[in-house]
Formats: sequence, structure tokens, C-alpha cells
Amino acid sequence: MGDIARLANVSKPTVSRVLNNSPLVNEATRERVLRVARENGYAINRNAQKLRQARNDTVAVVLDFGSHRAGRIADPFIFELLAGVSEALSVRNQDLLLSPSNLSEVQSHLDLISSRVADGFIFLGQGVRGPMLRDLARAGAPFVVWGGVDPAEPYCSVGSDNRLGGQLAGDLFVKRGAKRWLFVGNVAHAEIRMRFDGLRAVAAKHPEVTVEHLEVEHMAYAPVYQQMLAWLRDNPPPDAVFAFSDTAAIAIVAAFRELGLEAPADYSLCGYNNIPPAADFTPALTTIEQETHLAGAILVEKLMQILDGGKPKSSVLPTRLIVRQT
Amino acid sequence: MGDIARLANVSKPTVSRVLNNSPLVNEATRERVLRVARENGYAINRNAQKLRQARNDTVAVVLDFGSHRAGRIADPFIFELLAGVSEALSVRNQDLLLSPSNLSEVQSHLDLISSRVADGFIFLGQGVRGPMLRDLARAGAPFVVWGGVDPAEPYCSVGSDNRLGGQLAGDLFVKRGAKRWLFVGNVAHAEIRMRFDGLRAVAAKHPEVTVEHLEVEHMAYAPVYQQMLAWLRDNPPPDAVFAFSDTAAIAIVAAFRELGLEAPADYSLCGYNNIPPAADFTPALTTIEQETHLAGAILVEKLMQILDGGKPKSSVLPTRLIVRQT
DNA sequence: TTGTAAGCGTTATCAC
DNA sequence: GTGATAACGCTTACAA
Repeated sequence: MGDIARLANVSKPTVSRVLNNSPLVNEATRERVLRVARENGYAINRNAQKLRQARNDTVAVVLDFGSHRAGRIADPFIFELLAGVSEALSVRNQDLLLSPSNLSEVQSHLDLISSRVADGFIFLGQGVRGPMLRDLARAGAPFVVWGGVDPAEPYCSVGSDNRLGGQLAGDLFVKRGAKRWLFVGNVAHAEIRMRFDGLRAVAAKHPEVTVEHLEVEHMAYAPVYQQMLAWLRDNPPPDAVFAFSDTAAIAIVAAFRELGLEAPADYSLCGYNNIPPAADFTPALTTIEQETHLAGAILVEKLMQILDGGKPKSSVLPTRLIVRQT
Repeated sequence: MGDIARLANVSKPTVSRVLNNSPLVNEATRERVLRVARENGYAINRNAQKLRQARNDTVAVVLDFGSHRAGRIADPFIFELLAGVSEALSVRNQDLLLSPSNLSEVQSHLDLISSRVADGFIFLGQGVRGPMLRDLARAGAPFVVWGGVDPAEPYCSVGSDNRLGGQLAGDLFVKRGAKRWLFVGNVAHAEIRMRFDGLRAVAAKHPEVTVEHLEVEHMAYAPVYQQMLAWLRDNPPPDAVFAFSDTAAIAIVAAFRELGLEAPADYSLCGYNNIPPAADFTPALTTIEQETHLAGAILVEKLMQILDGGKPKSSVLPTRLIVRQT
């Protein structure tokens, strides 16, 4: 930068002002500096910049590779979320640091802030990290979470209305006249538990309805298929099934088919996420759609508010039932 | 750091030495400094560190959100790759900067290096970026690519043996006695073109075989399903289909089913990637498996070699045919 | 509108 | 083994 300043016959601060679009610089000077900078292929050293400035302009995004990878979850859901966040951050000229998945402890997250690597965090999917997030909030770290939204939590979260999702599925089952409902999903995940709660809330109003629960630890296709099949061998078949994901719903279709049962003739089935194949699957899946498209932008917006000293409220995104064949 | 030095009665350089595990520091001093640092919750400022040091210890990873998101590609393939890279980088204490997808130009990539934000790049999926990558290599940027491996390219790439993948599918089709083959895929993607080449190489040795090609631009389920269906209405059905992905293969099954055609009775079908649902799908998909598990570590290893001044060779990972029902 | 001087928190160099 | 000093490349405060 010193070089550029010399070549353009100005001082370093002036070059800095030009590069930061300061309004207090003469138009002619600005042009000259920019030209010299361009001709010399100058690029600002972002480390020096960050060292000097208060903000880091970097956000650490934390994925739950643990659950998603080991379980080889097939839903491209988190990936879409990541794409949205990436876009929203780049619009605001924020760097996206993908947080190493081994940072499980509160302290290692705090270190990332105090080392001035990132300004804050975006957690995609709260998974089973509830307690850690509470501690992190207590320690004052700036972050937002995509996942189940619980106003009682001490941090800002954004998520679709999982409880409503569960209710929508329940309402559908009632309309179809189903009596023996089955919920399939790992309720250790806050967002999934809320769907279950929504479903049970509807069931509670209909005494003739019973709700059972098949707990699946791994969220991928194969384990769901196998557990569903095993369950069906030990239990009378339900006439309505609510699955925590469309991928799971597809696995469930396969398992029921083994017993000669087809949706919607023998049972109603509702998935979650409205992944692209859901519409074209045979049978076409009834499912709950989340507004992923907005999610990235909203998460980033809220985190920026926090970094600016604000206290944004958690917010719940709309969710809707998409009725197809099942 | 000055504070820690004062509190521990040493100088700043000594604190620095302790923190960097320098061997030339007295054991007692080291203990004392570490204790003081811990007690005061000290964390090193990584920006100052990076400003001073030659290396940045940050790798920019570039995903093709463009193809994958707009096309809403359902294969969790790239996601697995990303998880592997993330893991391999964190083992080496390298930060992972997820590159904004709008960096399409060579210059914007070069800027990331000259701004000292990242030391180098890992491109996941070369997609349609072939020419850009060539330019980037010519400009001397350090990077490696996951994708189709072509020794003629001026950069280091790692990928599975796509050509062999195509040959394995071809051999299978020959064994099944199929004569009218169809390849479904966007050959603008280098890795997909190589699969097509492998398939055609086998066909060339069998004069009775014809190979047709259905070009699909978007790689997601829905467009493949629709294009396949449209094609089947205009053409006599093939007796063997090689799809660029398992997701596509599933779409193809659905399209053929519309015409009352089932695999394997009416046609042979081979997918790619061996995604988890492939095994449990009805019919169970025959597919080609890639060794994604190793990919992340190998990519990182090669990039580190480049950053250390080496010239690692491109390498091809094994690929194997998994014969199931189709 | 522009320039001067100081300082951000580290590490490299060299001396002791 | 350890310390003094300078330097990395930028921005802020203040002066002109």
C-alpha cells in the first residue's frame, strides 16, 4: 500500500480512504489511485485490515457433520441451508468460515471469537447440542441457530414452525379417518420433538386416536427402512405414519411394501421437507414444506443485528402441508 | 500478549515461543507462562499472527452451488466430500473458508490469494469450470480439484476413475446382451463426459451395439424425470441405460414405469455414486461406487504439497461396479 | 480534501 | 534460554 501511495503521489491514508469508498476524497485523486492500484495488481492485505479493525467480517458456520455424515443422511436439506447462508453472507461481504466439526465444547467456540477469527456463529441444525448452546449463550457469544424454535431458550433461533407441521399432519390424518398413528423420528432433536408434540396435540383431541412412536437414531434411509420393517413385524400396522423427513418416508414406503401395504390405500403417510423427488416419487409423497429459501438471509440478518448490539427475537417461518397421493 | 508477558515476568517473544511449542524454552518458564495464559483466558490474535507469517493456514473450498442448488441436486455426494475435506483440514489445523459462489472469474480467485485470505483452493466438482481452472493454473494459483482427472490438464486433480466407471457399465450391458444403450447426463461436466467415453469405448468393440445420448442440463430428479419421459415418447425404448447419478437413475425408473417398463425385465440400468437409498430402492439399483471417504484427505494432502513447493501428480481413485437388481 | 504519526498484536532478527 | 527492537500492512486520530 505504501508503494501505491508513492506511485500515485498520495499518502497511505488516502489510498486507504479510496479503497474504502470514503466520500471525503477528491474524484480526481480517487481515479488516479484506483488506476495505479489496478495497474499494479494491488490487493489489500486482509489480515492487516482485520488486525486494525474492531470487526472481523467473518462468520463461522457450524454444520452437524456428525449426525449427517455418519448417518449419511440423504436429505439435501442442510446443504440448501448452507447455500442460502453462503449467499446471504457474500452479499454482506462477510467471509464464511466452515467450523471444524470437532469443536464440540463451549470453550473451543469461545476461543474462535477471542482469537478474532470470527465475529459470531451460525449453527445449522441444533441437533443434540441444546445444552452446549445454552452454555454458549450464557457466556455471551454472538450466534444464531437454525432449528427448533423455543422462546424459552436464551438464544436467537430461526426455524420453521415444527409444531404446526405436526398439527398439519395430524389434521390430515383426522380427515382421512385414521386411528392408529405412528410417528417416526429421533425426538432428541428439538425440531423433531416439536413435530411429534404437534401431532400429539391433535391426537389428544380425538380420543379414538392412538399415537405410537418409533425412535430412530440414525436418520438415513437404510436404518429407517430396517427399523420400520422390524417394527412392522412386531406390531399391527398403523393406518397413518408421520415421518421426520421425506427420505425417511421413502424408506417407510419400501418397508410397508414388503408387507404388501401401499399408501394411500392401506395407510396415510406424511413426510417432511418437500425434497425434489417427493413430488415425482411413486406414490407422490404428501409432505410438509419448510421455507429454506429465506432461511439463510434471515439467519444472517439476525446475526448482524446481534453483532451490532441488538437483541433480535427468534422467529418462526411458515410451514405448509402439501397433499399429494399418500 | 504483552499483559501475559508482564504477568509471567518474561518478554513477549518468550510468550510467543511457549505458545508455538518452541523447544528452546525452559520447562519452568513454559509452565509458568501457560498457567498465566490459562488463568487470564488468553487467546492469541490470529490476525496479527497471520499478518506476520508467510502462511495463512486457510484453504478456500469452492463448491458449485450454482449447479447444485439451482438444479436442487439431491445426491448428498458433494456434501460427503465437503465433510471429508473439512475433517482433513482440521486435522492439519487449517481453516476452511467456504468460497462465495459468486467468485466466477479467475481474477477474483487470485485476489483471495493476494489479499492473503487463503493459501490455496480446493474445488469440489469441476463442473463447467474447465477453462477457468486452466487460466487459474496458468496464473500460478495453488489449487487442487475434485472431478474428472485428465493428465493433460495443467493442474492437479483427484477423482474416481470415471472412464473405468463407464467401461464397467458397458461390460455389464454386454453381459446382459443389451443392444440399444442410452447414456443420460450432461457431458459438459468433465467427469460425466469421461463416463460416457468409457461406455462408448466398450460399445465400439461390439458392432451390434448402438449408443444414444440424452443430454440433461439440470441434474436434479424432476428435470431428469421429465426429459426421460419426453424422450421415451419420441424414441423406441433402450434396453440399457447408464445414468450419471443414482438420483437420476431413480428418476429414470419412474419415467420408464409410466410406460409400463420395469428394470431389469425390460431394460438394464446402472447409476452412479452408490447413494444409501440405492441398495434399498425397489428395484435395488446397480451402480458404480466412488471412494469418497478418502477423497478429502487426499485433496488436502496434495494441496499441502503444492503449498510446500511440490508438484503432486493427479490421481485416480478406484471405482467399482455394484451389481444389484437393475 | 489530504498528510503525519501512532498503534493494532504478533514474530524474526539479533544480541546477550 | 531470554530479551530488545523492528517490522508486517493497515486504519484511526488529529493536524493542516
